[in-house]
Amino acid sequence: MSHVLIVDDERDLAELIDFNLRGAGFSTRLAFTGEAALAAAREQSPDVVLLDLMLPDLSGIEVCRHLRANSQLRDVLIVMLTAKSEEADRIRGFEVGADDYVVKPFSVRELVLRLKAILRRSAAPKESVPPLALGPLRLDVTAHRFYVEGQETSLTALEFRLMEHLMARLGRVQSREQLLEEVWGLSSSLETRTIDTHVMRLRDKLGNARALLETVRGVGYRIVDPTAG
Amino acid sequence: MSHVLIVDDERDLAELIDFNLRGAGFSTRLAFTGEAALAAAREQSPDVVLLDLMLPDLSGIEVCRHLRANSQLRDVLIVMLTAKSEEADRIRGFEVGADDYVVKPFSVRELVLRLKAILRRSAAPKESVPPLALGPLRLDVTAHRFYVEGQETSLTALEFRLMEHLMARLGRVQSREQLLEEVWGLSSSLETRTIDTHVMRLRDKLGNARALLETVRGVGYRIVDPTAG
DNA sequence: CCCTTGCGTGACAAATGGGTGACGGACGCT
DNA sequence: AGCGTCCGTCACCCATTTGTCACGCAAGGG
Repeated sequence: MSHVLIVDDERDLAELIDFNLRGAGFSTRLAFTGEAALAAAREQSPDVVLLDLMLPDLSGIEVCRHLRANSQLRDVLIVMLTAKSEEADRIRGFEVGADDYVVKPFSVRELVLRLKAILRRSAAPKESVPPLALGPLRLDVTAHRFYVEGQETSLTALEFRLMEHLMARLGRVQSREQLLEEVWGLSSSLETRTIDTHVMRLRDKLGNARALLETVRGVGYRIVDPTAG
Repeated sequence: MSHVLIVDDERDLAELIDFNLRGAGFSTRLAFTGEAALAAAREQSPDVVLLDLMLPDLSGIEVCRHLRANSQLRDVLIVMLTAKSEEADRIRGFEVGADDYVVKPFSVRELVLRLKAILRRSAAPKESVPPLALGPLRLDVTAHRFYVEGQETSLTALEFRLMEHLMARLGRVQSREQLLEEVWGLSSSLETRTIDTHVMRLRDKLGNARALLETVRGVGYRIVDPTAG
């Protein structure tokens, strides 16, 4: 998913956040000082910086300013964390360009939701996605429906993701490793055979169109283009 | 877009809001006192008044009362800004007819979202948007009424918002996170199961039409289009 | 033609997600 | 103050989903 740089000098809190964000599927990195934060940000430009206002060396506001001044990092999303609802700090936080603001104490759940919300908003405003159509197959991401030869076919959430991934990469072989990483999220190390099982289940549901989901022995799987020779 | 009159005696905050609302496409005007606010309102009747409760001369509540008493301005939307502690003020704010309130400290994003939401809500009746009708369901946003098979069914405020959100997105799956963010407002962090409970309550009230509110396991909820194949 | 390796498949247990009833706190009304 | 309503949370239970395994077939190389 997205990469989050957590900047807070209270290690306990930082690690708590870290643990929870990882659990929510983010990749993370910690920094306990402003300098370390800037270094880390330069090194692997994160998608979001979670920035505590009170830091031992630079203040969060200064860190913010530095980030905004760096052309590489200008567009990073910044979420400020502050201990109290200190009006003045908050205002300065927005002035230097924080994208959102979370007041401590906050629930981790809320923090995660805010992060996801802010990321979603900054991403493409994809209200609805045109369905992927392909020969007898049609996959409607928005409605989360799947049709084979015009007949709706129910897929589980995982099957749907797998099918979407394959259809979006029409004709290209996807290795097991790729699929594990991109469909499953790689978080849990799975037996590779798991994929085979799910491909089989998907084929069952494809019925007559099962031939479209090809095995490439020793490599992976792909959806073939029915219109191509 | 819409014209907003910002009334707050803390100039820094007022200007911060001003800056951000302009960024969000609103036209704005500032007033730092209650008198100035009333004058500005009379002069160029705004669509929304963002009204701080604590003002040097008149209180926000008095300003509100004056606005409501003026036949020209009676229908202006009023959003109160209150500090968290002033619970009692909040209540009085609604009593005199504020349309929404935002508790300080608020994130500017939240404020903008609230403004847009309230404008959308109020824009609907003027354009005489027909009620959302859908098979046996009819939801009249203007009158805030809901009918199942022609029979009026009372929904709580929250249920109404949830139903409206789902019906307005006919056929599209809405994830729990989306619902939390857009129906609940994500200002408060909620257990995810809260949504399930409310969906269940909604279904109860749908009676025979309960099947129209579908669960998409592992994904979210959607209203099905009864006219679609 | 045989052997090796990769894959398909059916079975199964564990994990997950969601429906539901109950509870209690907060709020608003009288 | 007393009462009813609304809403968030919880615990329990069930159905479905999902990961894993074992078995056997099929493909491909020698």
